[in-house]
Amino acid sequence: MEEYLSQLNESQLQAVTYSEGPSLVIAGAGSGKTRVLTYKIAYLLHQGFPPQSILALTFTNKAAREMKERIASIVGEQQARRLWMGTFHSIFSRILRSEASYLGYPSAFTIYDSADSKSLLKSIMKEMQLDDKVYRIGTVQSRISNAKNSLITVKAYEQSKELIEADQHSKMPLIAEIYKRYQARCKQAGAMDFDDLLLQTNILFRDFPEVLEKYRRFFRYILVDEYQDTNFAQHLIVQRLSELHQRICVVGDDAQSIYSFRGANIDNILQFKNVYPGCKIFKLERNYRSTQSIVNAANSLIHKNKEQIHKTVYSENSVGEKIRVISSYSDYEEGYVVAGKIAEMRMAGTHYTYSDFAILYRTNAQSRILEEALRKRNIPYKIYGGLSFYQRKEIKDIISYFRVIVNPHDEEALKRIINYPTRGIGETTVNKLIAAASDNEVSLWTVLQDPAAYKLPVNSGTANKLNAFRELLESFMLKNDQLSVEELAAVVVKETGIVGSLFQDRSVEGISKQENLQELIKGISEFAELKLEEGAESVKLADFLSEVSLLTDQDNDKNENANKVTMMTVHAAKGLEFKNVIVVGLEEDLFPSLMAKDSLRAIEEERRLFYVAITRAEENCLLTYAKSRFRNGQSSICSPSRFLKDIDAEFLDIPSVASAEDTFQSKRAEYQSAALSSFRNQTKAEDVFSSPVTAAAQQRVSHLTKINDAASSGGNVSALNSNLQPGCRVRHERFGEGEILQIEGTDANQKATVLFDNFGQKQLLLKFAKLTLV
DNA sequence: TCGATCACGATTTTT
DNA sequence: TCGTGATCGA
Repeated sequence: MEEYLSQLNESQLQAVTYSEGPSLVIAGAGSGKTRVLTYKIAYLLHQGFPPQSILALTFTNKAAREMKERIASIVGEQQARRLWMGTFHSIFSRILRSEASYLGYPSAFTIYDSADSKSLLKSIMKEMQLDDKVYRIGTVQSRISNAKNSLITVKAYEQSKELIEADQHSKMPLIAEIYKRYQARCKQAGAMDFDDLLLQTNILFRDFPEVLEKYRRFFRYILVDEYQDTNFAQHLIVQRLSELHQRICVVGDDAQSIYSFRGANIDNILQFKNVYPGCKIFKLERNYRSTQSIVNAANSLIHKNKEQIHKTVYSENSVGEKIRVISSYSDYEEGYVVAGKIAEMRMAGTHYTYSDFAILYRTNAQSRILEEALRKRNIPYKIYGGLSFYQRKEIKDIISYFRVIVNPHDEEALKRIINYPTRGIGETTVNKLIAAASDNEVSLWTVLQDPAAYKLPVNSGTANKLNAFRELLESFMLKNDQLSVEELAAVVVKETGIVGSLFQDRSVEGISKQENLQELIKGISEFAELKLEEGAESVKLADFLSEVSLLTDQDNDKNENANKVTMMTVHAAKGLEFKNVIVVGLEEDLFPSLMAKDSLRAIEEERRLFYVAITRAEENCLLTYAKSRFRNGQSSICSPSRFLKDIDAEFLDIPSVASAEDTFQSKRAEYQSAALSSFRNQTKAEDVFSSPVTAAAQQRVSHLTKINDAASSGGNVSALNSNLQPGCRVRHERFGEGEILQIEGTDANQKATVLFDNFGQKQLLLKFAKLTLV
């Protein structure tokens, strides 16, 4: 143990070895937070705490798994396995399952993901005949979610003047009613949504002191990672569990709080010392990850925020390169520049491999164009995020069968499969089923079991179809007891006819669906194998489902260490590090997001998000922005992000146009072919920039003017172009700047040969090409 | 009830 | 641009 402790610096050591009372560890970016947490757990084990008495809560499955592995390497697999370590959601769903009877839920309750709850909300709103343009589904969902995260139950919501008034003010007075029905339907379906996992845990601990008492005694030490991202529900669970013994250690960095949209409350960490009087505060301020330039640049940025715990993050690594800022004319060009930079940096005699690079963006939508650019340059990449494997249609459909087998009252799953594959049970029948079920306050499945008793108004043909469907499901349920999970899965896909219908489809998508299906079955048997290895006596379908619903894409990553460039949102990058980080799309209304515009708090969160992005970098950080970008199907003009001005200029490096030209000179041929294909997609809008980009110009918001669509003012175009001559420098919306080499032809057929800085030589018909003189 | 076609609308981040 | 939702005809 001593040997391990000697690897820690002074403040890390203090944080690790203090276990007498509550403690708060403020861990700056890259300060060895995970190391402190893992060593602290190892230390506690060494002190004699049995592993099962330690509760360690993380934010993502990935973080939990990695920490577990690191602890295992210190104290051994046997001990590490018995720790209670996982995400809030997974740990408390586990507890809820074993205590479900207290709350009137089945222990095999379903977990509704946000798509499920959205769909349920939609159907409730339809039944209430609410206009979905007034009651925007996303707004309704987040309203209810926020209420739950603040532990406001349906009753409390109805009684809250404030909330009711706010709803009336926003023309949605019936949110309380939606919430009420939603909750009732979830209960009826034996389902909890993500927020319920925390809310119901709180209800459990509030209403059943003996249960709380049991877990209080059970968990003798509690650790929480990423505490700045906890919401009120999470905070209160932790507080309740630690109230008596006060052995709690939370780790976090207020500068990295980026989840307030999900109810995370930065006050939890800011107020920690008031909630736990006598708590010790440790600050980890030495950054081991990044160069001084990066740390200093990030510091200068984050200091622009008002709300924060004071700390001085510093680095004793080398000074390193300044942060480079690169501008492009369009999002297309941004893609090529990024791809080019990666290729260049990899070739530059350095030791970099593709996996040393990460491209980070604000929104998933930005990934497409970057993906295309990397592909054209044959740069291998992997994209995180987007829709996960388990959210794909074909996978969700099959999982829905499993869900119904385990919990037939699961309304959302039942609705998905009742007519998949099509068996002649259409929307009308389903609506009748729903109506009958809610009139009698039972689940759809209950109605299905005895349609006559609930006066389901269907003709005999439909009744037969429903009956056949019910019998099919019942046969599966019977087999669930006899067969292993993977055997059952095979039976389901075969007997429902899913296999048959999927394998007829020879289209590209059809084949990919088949592959996904096989992947799923393989995943199930691997899961079963793993559980048996871990000593489980038998593996039930319910076991698989309970894990799957909390799994995300990043969790089933197979080729983790493949040599590929990583692409992900900034949110997804939290907690990770890369030698080289490229943050793209640094434009107003994108980063910071348009949504954040009118609130200081929101802007500060965006700034923290940017801080997170920069501090992922170990050696080099590159920031790019485009001056025009495709949004909503048309190109729009963008100005550079205000955040660029928030970084002290001394840490920034803005290359001149000329050096950019050198960079790409040798690669022109490739750019040419790339440019050719993007030429096909050329847009109509023409952007004109007032002045060449200089460092100074980049420091302020550039003044951009827009000229009318050239197609609708064709006459003007030739007039505009008549003074174009060889030798002129021109600018093109997509290809950026270049020099005219040659002009040939007359009038409508006039052609210009232009050598673009970043896209090589191109011939353009002046009739279409909207060129402007620089 | 189902499939195809068309129009429209919306776009932040995720356990 | 893309995907979803509504509408229509069979």
